[in-house]
Amino acid sequence: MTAQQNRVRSTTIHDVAARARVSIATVSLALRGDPRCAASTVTRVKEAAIALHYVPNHVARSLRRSSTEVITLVIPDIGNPVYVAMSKIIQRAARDRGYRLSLVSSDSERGEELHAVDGLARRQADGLIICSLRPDAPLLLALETASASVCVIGRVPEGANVDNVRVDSELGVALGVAHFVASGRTRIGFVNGALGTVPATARLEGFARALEDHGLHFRPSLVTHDEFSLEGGYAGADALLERHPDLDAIFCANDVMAIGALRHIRERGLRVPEDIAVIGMDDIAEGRVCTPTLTSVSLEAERRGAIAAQLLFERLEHPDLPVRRVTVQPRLVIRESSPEVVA
Amino acid sequence: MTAQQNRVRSTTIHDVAARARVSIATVSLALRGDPRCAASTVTRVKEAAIALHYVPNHVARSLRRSSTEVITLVIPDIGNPVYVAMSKIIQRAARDRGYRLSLVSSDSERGEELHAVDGLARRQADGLIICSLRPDAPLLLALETASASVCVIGRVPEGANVDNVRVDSELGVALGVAHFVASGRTRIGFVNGALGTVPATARLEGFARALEDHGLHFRPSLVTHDEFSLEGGYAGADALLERHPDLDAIFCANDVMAIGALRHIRERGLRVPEDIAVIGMDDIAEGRVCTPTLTSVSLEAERRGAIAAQLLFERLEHPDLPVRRVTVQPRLVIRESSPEVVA
DNA sequence: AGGGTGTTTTAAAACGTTTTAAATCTTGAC
DNA sequence: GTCAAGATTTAAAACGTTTTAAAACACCCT
Repeated sequence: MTAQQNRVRSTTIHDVAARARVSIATVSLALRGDPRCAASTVTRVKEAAIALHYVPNHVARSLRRSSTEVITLVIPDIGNPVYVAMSKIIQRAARDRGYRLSLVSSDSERGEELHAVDGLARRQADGLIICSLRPDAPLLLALETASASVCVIGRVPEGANVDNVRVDSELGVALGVAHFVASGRTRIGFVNGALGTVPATARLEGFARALEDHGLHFRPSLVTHDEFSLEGGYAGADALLERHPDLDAIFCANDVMAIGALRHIRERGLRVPEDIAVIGMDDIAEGRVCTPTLTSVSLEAERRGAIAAQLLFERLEHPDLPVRRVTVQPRLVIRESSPEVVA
Repeated sequence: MTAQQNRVRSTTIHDVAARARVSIATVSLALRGDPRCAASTVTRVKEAAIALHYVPNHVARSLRRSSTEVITLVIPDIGNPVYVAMSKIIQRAARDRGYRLSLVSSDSERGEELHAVDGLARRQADGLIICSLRPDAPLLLALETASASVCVIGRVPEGANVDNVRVDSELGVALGVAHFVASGRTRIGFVNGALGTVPATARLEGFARALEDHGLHFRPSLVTHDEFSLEGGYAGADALLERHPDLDAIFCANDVMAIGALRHIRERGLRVPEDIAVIGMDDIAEGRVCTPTLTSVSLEAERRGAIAAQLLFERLEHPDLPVRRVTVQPRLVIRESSPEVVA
């Protein structure tokens, strides 16, 4: 059982050139199948490369070409299945175009996000897709002045100078509330995500407006704010039901929170959907298998991911394109936690 | 709304040198706080760097130093919370040492795994931690002859020439079976993972032996094999209960499968744990909040991740260390799906 | 033999750093 | 003033590629 291979000067293009009795320029051309290279030399060079186990140094190539063929994706929380689904789509899109994906879970740490943006200036990646819960001024400034292509998933202020794909989440909340009302529920609470995040703000706005639209009175006490997590949903439902034990419906700002809320409701001895109907947002796979299965407003995460990738690669090819903004429509998926039947 | 910033030659160390009226060597030294540099020049250089928004080109630095300060982590499935937990630990360990983590979800595609290993030869990363379900001969060969530090999480053949951290999963299965038996269950089935994977093989081995140890008869029909996924667990439980409707306990090869199995059992109209007790493996967070909460054999994923990082960084510093192997002990966590009470 | 035309090959520059060894400055002692 | 010893700065090489412009070669035609 010996030690692993020693750190030894690895074989370079020069070694291959020497063995094939040819210049390094020729090796470079031959290995990349340049048509200017004679067929006979190509095979000779390739043989030499194989014999020497030559692998091109990607760092050197990146330096020379000033392109890394890597793109970075920053998501808020790798523990949330909706971002995992989004990542998978983007990873595939990247691979199809010959790029590698570098995935960063910011866990809502500002530093991580900014560091990823700096990565562009450091030339560690050719482009960046970022999904941030709090795209505040410093981050936006960094994104707008970034030295390479950027695409933001999620809402950015009007006039922000970056490509952007967003979803009409106010409408999403409205779909859910309308469904509650249609099935006879009118005492509706809202378990919202962390105060101060952009999605939570939009969803709250949508919730208040949706209530009013149905002639229901909106009060702040109908809303709780907590982390966009299982625990956050659990705690939010608890707080809400302490204040309003008579609720017959709860809307949650995402599915992960909704699953936490389901759990709390059950622990309280209440039944879903008989006593309380529940709707989440994101339509994650887990919602299709929890008990009861979860009604959810799909925010089309995969589609947003695919579009973001599309926008990013277009900009990579044409850096001078005007800034673009795409908005996706949400979609209600009804399952057991909020049946259609009118009570 | 104008186009994003044009691709323009970015500012380099030469620009800073010119502005600070000093050589590029001095800039390099000054910015990295080399003590040979006079304090006055350091401030002058730093001012110039800030004024010009200078950011060092990490690719050039990597080329020169032949070290990227990146490590790669390959996991089988980013959709499985246990690997997410593992990733987070390793990401933190990397960051604490000034390294970035490049996360790859192989989704059990051989190509992805090999490509990550090649990344070492291409000098895209300084080290690699890989968690593979099928560490077969070509992959192992690639790992053993890799041109940089490697650590494998999971079992590798005896005598394999790589650092390795593993868990005694046979013992893990035995803990679960013993618990079933102690609470009076003897008709025990096994929902196993994909046939041909190393973990599934080890767990099957452990299951058969554990049954025999308790005087129970092992038959192949007591076992189903399917993907290590929610759907796999669902289908596995279905197949198992078709064959043996009288089972009073099911052991699942991981928690994600166990949650799928729970769902199937419930859909069959059976109660957990009254009719059938269930145990999973991995002790993921979801198991603490599903219904019923899930008894599980913890395989100490976080700890294995931390140890793997430790081993990797040690080898990064001392490439000539002998090969090391660490084995972690599993631990049974009892929850609602298999109560202690004797029936 | 000379010249033109393609086809292949190559020398050399470039990418942006770090590092080494040497050059240049200071300073204080004589 | 000169010198030695530190302290500071710098020129140049190196890292391993790609790319450009020019050189070399081969071939055919007068």
